[in-house]
Amino acid sequence: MQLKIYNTLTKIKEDFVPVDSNHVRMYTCGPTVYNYAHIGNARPAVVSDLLVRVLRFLYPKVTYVSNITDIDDKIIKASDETGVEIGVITAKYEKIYNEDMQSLNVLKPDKQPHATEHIDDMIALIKKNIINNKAYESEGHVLFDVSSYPSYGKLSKRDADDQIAGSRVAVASYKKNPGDFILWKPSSENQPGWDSPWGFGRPGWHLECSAMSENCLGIPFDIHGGGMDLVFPHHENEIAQSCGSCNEGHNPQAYVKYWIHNALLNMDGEKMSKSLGNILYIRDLLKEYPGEVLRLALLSAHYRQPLNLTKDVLAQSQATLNRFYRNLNKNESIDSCSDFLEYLPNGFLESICDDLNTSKALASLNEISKKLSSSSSSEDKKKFKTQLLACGYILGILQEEPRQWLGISNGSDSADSKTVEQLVLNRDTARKNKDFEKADQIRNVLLDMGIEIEDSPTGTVWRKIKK
RNA sequence: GGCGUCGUACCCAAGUGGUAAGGGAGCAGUCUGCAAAACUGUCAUGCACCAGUUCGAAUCUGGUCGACGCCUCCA
Repeated sequence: MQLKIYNTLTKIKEDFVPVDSNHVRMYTCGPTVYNYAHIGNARPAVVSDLLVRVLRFLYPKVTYVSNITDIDDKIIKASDETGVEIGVITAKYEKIYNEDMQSLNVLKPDKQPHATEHIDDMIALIKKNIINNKAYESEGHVLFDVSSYPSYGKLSKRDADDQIAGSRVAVASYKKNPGDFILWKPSSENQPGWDSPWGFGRPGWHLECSAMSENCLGIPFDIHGGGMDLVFPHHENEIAQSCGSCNEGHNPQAYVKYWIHNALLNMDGEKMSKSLGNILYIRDLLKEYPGEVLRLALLSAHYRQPLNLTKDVLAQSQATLNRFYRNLNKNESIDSCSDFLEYLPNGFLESICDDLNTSKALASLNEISKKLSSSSSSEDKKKFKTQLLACGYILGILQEEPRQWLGISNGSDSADSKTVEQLVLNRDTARKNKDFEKADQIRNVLLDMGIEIEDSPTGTVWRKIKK
């Protein structure tokens, strides 16, 4: 199956043709670790994770790299404000980020490099840019000279000159051109820094991704991902400095072949941002919803469409997953095939290979789920259950034990369970005696305890529900 | 000022030239003591509006209106 992805660089949906079809290489910008991860941070991670799962299905070897940025002015600021050491802050929030991603079923990247471990690579990258006349030193800073790179602006479709008129930034005195950006800047005594040919200082904020992606993957590599807001200036600058380091003036694909960018998350139609104070942290959402619900909500719209994250959307995702899990639970006794990925149905694959059309893929899941519940032969049931689990795996959902997801008792012998079991038995007795008033009364008691019951031909099952 | 995205039913959301996927909610029904679940049926002669191109337009072109993003830290 041919994977197609929309390439921000060319502005069209393209057939994905890897540089080396025996080894696909991908990089996605990871977090700057100075605060809790919010749900917006999760979108690129989830989308990249989905793409990686698809690539792993299609190609023999995939290396996926996503970084941790642990040196940055935002972190310095957070440290100044709280008095907490930088290393303590970054270690804390990196751990939290990874835990949160795990709860969203995001598989860990093959490599998760830290910016502070690649300062040497960054210095080497700057040196190459200076040698190639792409960068210059000025007042202790090293800047990239955008006028030296003819393809500057190709990714974001921007012309530097056109932007100056409306620019809201004062041009620093040490810049030759207003669009020049910092590769290295001086640090004061009490700021973090490293010795370099240009004095004690620290890297500019685009450099780490160029250095780490090249170090971990080599260039050119196949896919670079991130949020739409990174297209300019972050990714534009990455291309400039990486191409500058190998003295490639015209072809941005000397660095990366395909650029993919996810649209941003909205809250009530407005972007999620600190200044608007409408940030939803993953930590907080996880108190109310399983991570899988958050993941499905993020995948319910196409990744290049803005997504308005509302209670409604989350409730719908919850309902969808409940329905699938109930269906799986009903067919618990049916074994699925262990090599389940071999059973991915074509319709699903086509949708997902069409620039990750998750909405359409979800329609396939519904179809399969329907077939599973309506088929009568165990052979068919096995086939459709396997398909459902296989599609679920690619999407990163449906891998939990259905009974556990639904909160159905396993006959565990906790005191609580015993009470419930006894009440259920009492109700069944009442029902047999046609004492429906008593039966309903017991049901209400159970409901107050947060227990929902379902009568079925094979007996009554109960499960814990959220109050 | 420059660049760009979007507007599809009550809600979410695919579809980008061949006559509107899917899900949720609602309604009707089957089943059930009831409930829940499941299943079946129903739910946009129309895709912001206007004009044009075409045998044919949600889809292409031009315009209008509306919402939003980037150019400044951001995923």
